[in-house]
Amino acid sequence: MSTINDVSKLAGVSKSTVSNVFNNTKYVSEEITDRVLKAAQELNYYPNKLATGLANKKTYMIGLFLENLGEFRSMHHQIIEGVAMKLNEFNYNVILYIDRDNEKIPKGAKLRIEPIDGAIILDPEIEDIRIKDFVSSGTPIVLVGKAPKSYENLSSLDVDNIEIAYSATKMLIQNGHKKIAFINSKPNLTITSDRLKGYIKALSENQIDFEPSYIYNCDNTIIKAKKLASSILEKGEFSAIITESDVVALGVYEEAKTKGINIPGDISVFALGGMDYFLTPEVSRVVVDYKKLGEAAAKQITMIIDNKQQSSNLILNKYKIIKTGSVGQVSIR
Amino acid sequence: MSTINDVSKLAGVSKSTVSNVFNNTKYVSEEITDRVLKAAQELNYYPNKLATGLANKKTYMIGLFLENLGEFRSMHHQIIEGVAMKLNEFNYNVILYIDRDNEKIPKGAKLRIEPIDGAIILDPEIEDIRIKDFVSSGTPIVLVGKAPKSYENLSSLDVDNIEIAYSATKMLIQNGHKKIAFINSKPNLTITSDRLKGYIKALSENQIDFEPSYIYNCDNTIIKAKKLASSILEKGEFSAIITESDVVALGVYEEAKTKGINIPGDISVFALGGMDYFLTPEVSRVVVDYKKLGEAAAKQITMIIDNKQQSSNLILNKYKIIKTGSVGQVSIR
DNA sequence: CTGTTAGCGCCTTCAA
DNA sequence: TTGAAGGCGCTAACAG
Repeated sequence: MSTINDVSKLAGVSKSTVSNVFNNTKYVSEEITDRVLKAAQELNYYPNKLATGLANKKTYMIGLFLENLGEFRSMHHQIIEGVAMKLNEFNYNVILYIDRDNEKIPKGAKLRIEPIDGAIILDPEIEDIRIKDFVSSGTPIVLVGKAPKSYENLSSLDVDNIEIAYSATKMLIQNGHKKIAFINSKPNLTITSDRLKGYIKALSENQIDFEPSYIYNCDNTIIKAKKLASSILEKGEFSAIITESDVVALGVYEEAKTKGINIPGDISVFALGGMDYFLTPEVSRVVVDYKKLGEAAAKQITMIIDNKQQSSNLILNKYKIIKTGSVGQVSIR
Repeated sequence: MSTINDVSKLAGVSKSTVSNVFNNTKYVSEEITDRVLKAAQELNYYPNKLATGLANKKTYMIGLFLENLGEFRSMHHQIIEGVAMKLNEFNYNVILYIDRDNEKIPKGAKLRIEPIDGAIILDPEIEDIRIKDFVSSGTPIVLVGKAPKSYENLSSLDVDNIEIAYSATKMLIQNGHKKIAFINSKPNLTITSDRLKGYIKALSENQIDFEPSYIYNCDNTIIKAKKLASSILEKGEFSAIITESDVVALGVYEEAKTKGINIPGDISVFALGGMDYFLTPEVSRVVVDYKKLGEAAAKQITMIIDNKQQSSNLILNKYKIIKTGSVGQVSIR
């Protein structure tokens, strides 16, 4: 590993000149520039980022913090991908911190973390230690996912779940459906109540009464989904079902098959998430571009760092409603 | 941000004493230790890793390099997860470098890379610039995936594709299958020839002649898969098909349905990869634990860094053959 | 057992 | 336009 000193000696100039050449920070005559560059090449020299960071108090490193991988794995992965690629583009490095099962940043905590220029935190929690630390140290933060009220002043980024549920419901209504069962996600999650809001909004906009008994909650396992689907299908009063995910939709499909109920002939199905392309008929669904969300987060944090932007709460609408053979038209009679 | 100096002043001791307290590097009396700790707490002090790294020439940062996400997305994601979690456990940080579409580490190249203690490189290529750079700078490397011959001296880690294909084929043979079509991956890939080796090994071990015309190659798209499946199924001479992935299996399923061919009644199907759980009947397949592979890579690189281990070429056998309803028994008559 | 000193590699005034 | 000196925050001899 050669240093700036080696280069300056070989080139017969001073350290600062070498520095200036590499950073374009002051004019250096062409001749000397050449000499420096040649020397650098010969020595395979490149600036040590650590030392630079120390001197500049800027590290070009961003921490990406996540935990509880597993439940929403695919979503997280897409976000990681988006963040990393975008940040690399901006010449920032991404340091990945994945906390195992709820341990959060453990005991050693801060001891482990590099001085980073900024942090992107996924699915922040109320009373999040990580956030507290960064706030107190003045590190810029961007929150991705439902941000707790207590952190409303911080920059955040999320998908518009109200809008998504609204669009899905509306699409069904436009196809003539009025009695729409909704297997929503687990209660008490922000996402769950947001989805419900969207569902209700679409109904009321179309003068359809909201019937609370049409709402179910499911934990995103096939077993629970099948159980719910069974009782919903037995009632026989619905023309469509919205499910919280493709996994739940699968449960509905299987129960329907068992009961000889035809999709979409007897009932239409829409999944609020997932990336399934295996069900037959292919299930209608919403596809959210989480990679884009990650990219937006990356951009956001760099803007804040560069003071080009104040903190803000963005709601992204990067999604697509995909209507396939699982949704039929209800004949009007 | 308070520094070691602030702490030493407040505690009324010298810098080195503070350093010693934080690193357990020399005995410090309990009284002074207490004073230092208290002062540190009051100032919310913690060591600046950058400075430490500069002084120690050890950064506790590992670079994880990948590219061409997309084709094998899920596999990559699992590896990332395994690497990050394991490395975090060992108190190393992971810096993620994702190169967009084949650009590799671009122009700025090394300028962008922090001084890292080691590198984990996924799917290295022949003449890989990244590897060259790290070798020349003496940075420890672990290769994950099929390592080019030119880098045989480096540490590497891979899944045993020969073994996997062998096990799958053997399982089919044990179920009475003898005429087994094999839709392999793209030719000229190491993985493709390895899988073929495993297939052949299982056949010859069971005194079944290898018939080259049973072998097909597919590029892992549904369209191509369907085309191949169509001609394979029309021949009607096979009792089983091995596919390179679940996507290809899906193609086979769909063609079979179209043609009124029953799985597993008329033909059995086995997928050499994928994580599908949607096909009906569920497809028999091999599940590789790529997260474990990532964890192993993480462990490997730390061992090399700590000089606890020389470079080595590991073949992991973390996989499971899952036999489901898509494979039937061939009656002996 | 504790403090002093000299770097680690780089950047940045400030003079020349 | 170029160079010398000091400092970023920390560690590691070496004294005391």
